[in-house]
Amino acid sequence: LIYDPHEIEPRWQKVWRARRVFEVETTALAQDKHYVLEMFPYPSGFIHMGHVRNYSIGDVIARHARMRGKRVLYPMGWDAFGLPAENAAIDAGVHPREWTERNIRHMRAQLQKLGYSYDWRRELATCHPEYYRWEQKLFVEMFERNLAYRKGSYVNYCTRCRTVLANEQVEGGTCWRCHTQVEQRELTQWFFRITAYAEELLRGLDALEGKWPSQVLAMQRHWIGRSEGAELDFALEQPAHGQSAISVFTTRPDTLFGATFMSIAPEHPLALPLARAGGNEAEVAAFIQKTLAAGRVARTAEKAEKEGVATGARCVNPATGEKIPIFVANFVLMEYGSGAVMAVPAHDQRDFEFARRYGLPVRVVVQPPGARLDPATMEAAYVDAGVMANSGNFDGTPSEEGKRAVTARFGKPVVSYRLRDWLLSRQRYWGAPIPMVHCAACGVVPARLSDLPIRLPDDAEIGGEGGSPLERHPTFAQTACPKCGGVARRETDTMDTFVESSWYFLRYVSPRETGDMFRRDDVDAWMPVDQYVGGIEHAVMHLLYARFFTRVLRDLGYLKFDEPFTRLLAQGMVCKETYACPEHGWLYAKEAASGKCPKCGQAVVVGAVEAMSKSKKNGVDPDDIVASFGADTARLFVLFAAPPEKDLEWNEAGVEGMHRFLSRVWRLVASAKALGEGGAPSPALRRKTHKTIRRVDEDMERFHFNTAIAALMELTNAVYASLQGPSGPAARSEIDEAVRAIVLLLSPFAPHLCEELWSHLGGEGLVCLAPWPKFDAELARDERVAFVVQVNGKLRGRVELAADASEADVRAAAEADPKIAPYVAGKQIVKSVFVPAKLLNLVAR
RNA sequence: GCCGGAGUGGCGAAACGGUAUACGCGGCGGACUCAAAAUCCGCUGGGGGCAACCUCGUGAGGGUUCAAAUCCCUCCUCCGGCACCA
Repeated sequence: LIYDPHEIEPRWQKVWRARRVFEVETTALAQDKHYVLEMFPYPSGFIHMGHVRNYSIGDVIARHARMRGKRVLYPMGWDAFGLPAENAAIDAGVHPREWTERNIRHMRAQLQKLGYSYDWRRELATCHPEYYRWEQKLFVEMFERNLAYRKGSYVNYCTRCRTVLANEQVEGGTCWRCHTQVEQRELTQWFFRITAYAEELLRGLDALEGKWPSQVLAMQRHWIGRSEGAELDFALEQPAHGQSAISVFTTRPDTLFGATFMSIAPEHPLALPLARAGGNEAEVAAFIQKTLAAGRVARTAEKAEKEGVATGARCVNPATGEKIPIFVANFVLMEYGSGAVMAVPAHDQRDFEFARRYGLPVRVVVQPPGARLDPATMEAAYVDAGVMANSGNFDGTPSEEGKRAVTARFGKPVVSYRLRDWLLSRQRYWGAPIPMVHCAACGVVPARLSDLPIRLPDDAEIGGEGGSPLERHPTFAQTACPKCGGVARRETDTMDTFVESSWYFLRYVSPRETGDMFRRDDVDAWMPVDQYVGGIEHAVMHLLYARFFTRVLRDLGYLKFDEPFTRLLAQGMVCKETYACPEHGWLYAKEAASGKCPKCGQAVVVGAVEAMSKSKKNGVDPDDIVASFGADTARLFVLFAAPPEKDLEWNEAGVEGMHRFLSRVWRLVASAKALGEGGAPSPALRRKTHKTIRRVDEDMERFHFNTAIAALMELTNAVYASLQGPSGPAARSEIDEAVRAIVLLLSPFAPHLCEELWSHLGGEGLVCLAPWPKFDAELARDERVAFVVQVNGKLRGRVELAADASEADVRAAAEADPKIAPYVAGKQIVKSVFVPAKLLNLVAR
């Protein structure tokens, strides 16, 4: 009988489902709970290998925890709002709801074929009003707490997606979805006040040290971007725009005496008024227009020239009393600090370049230790610490100390963050409506809670020009003001889809609750998530937003904890070699198989190993792998080929190897069953069995699934060897013990095969609920050990002795060993280092 | 430029300061077979030697240590993130 996954797998999937083995309920005592969660997928149409890897890792963790006696919450759902659905409507004329639901049906079937142990009763889709109504309620509560607000500002705009974007969704100046260059537009939009939590979100990262990947922590720290500095006011020579001073933020107050001019952002509200007062309005206006038109990307590109125009106005350096010119400069950003910087060319590279270009004075006010800088000959700004000079009373003060002293004398200490508020409104259809009403008399008013959900109408006209689909809808916006009852207009923007993913992990604990976002006792019992698994691409998007929402919900009284995800595992990408034709671009592996481009016959070029993607045509369809090898092989391969956090290179031969291994296990069980009673006792096999259990335990603890599988391969090889020893097979009981251990330990990785083999072995119940095996330390212990003997740190031989042999025993054996003896003969042993049951190092002189 | 990570056989990779290369892939050889596939067994870092064995070897160079792939310093290369953030 041959291993046939196609017969085995659907059969056991049916059994699991019928016996409801993966369904869990909330119980009062939660100490054995384990909440395992994977980042839920966007229902794009098909599962890809990245999903298979992500969910195979999660499933191993969930199944292992279950066998260890934990009550495991392991849910799955759909991040169902988003632009691709809307684009499908435009391209193919399907309604986004229909497109999304069709995709969910297909992808759910794909996941079920892979045998993941989800509690499917908890499945949710964020596009359902039963889901997003709670998000709308939360939005209203955040509005009432001033955590959601509307403001006009320059915002990121993607012309292709025809909507605004949050800063986190701009990657290298391009849209995170379509990678179109992002424009800056001045628009009034909705924001979440995530900056109110900047300090807490930053400090919270310390507690995640060692539990989250250091890379994610570093990325979030950098994204929040805390800088300590000073706020300093520079009085204006002539008041402008009702202001008598310009405020700047600096991290180098110690260089204040060297500020020889000021630079302000083109968007700065004082830019034009100052130019008017300074008599250079026309030139400044033209410069502002040109700079804004160029766009933020061009303006802030790496090699962009620093450019500016003098306003003609001046302000007073508070330290020197000098009147210094005010420039509008392209490199100054309105969003950071106060949009104005004191320019210290001697000690800031940007100011230095600007000063050299426009012939502005350079004054050295910090001298490096043991050197004297001359402004005339400097080729770059000196940005490091030193001793203050040309700074009046402060001369001779170390610059670090000077920071505090100058701040105290001329300004006040200020902490600035790079993090900006989360722009969450979107001018698109397929999202949750923002539950707000615009009333001519009352202003912006939240919808009544009793009116929620504000349903997304099905009959909007998607696509077309001008404004969002909801804005063009004939009736959606028509409403009465919840406050005064007068005629009012609904907000027609929808929410960023990252809003849905910021709390879905909370909804899983009570997915059918109709009275609130979730039940408090469910949340108290299950949250926080014990193990989160997902891609690193969400390091500063989803993972930061979810931490923010958790704190908001805590402050609104819903939750009692700060961090949603106790541990995070960020899995690497699934990659594969690419192929291309010099003329026709990327080719599928099948097209490239002949070595010639099917279109033009030119030789195929083999490219780098890159993440699987549609555009590079190097994807492998999980359906194909399941169809040819079965789900267990697919799962085992993605777990074995690399440790989870590293990128994995797809290798067809490696997949076959995994299938070969599973077949080997299959045949091993058949051979073991066919074995007669009796046989020669083999303590070595027992030892190997118990050692393997111990090794797999350690590997599971650290998520080293690749080495856990390797250990099981070794044990499998050892059982094969013990079946055909020179003195006949080992004792049946010992072989049985080893084989049962293999089936149990392998079951989280290859659950279908192991379920089948477990039943063949007459195992009790289902293997997925069987107790995880325990090793016997006594049986795992080696009786005799080959001690490594080193002389002066070099391996010179091995001596086999009892494992508990003393240092003196090993040394005596070593000195008597013909291979080792010559290295110590005639020398004095000045030191001897002994590691019990392992090694002896003799230092001979 | 700054931050994070990684450089180990032909390839994917292993080794919580202690036998470098486990396990898998590929390759070579053998058994089984009329033959092939499948399967099973063995070998497989470089150099030297008939051999036992010797010697070199974890990106480069230094250091700490009885002992370094592992810890420290300097540098090189690659990957990821951020990037005119004052």
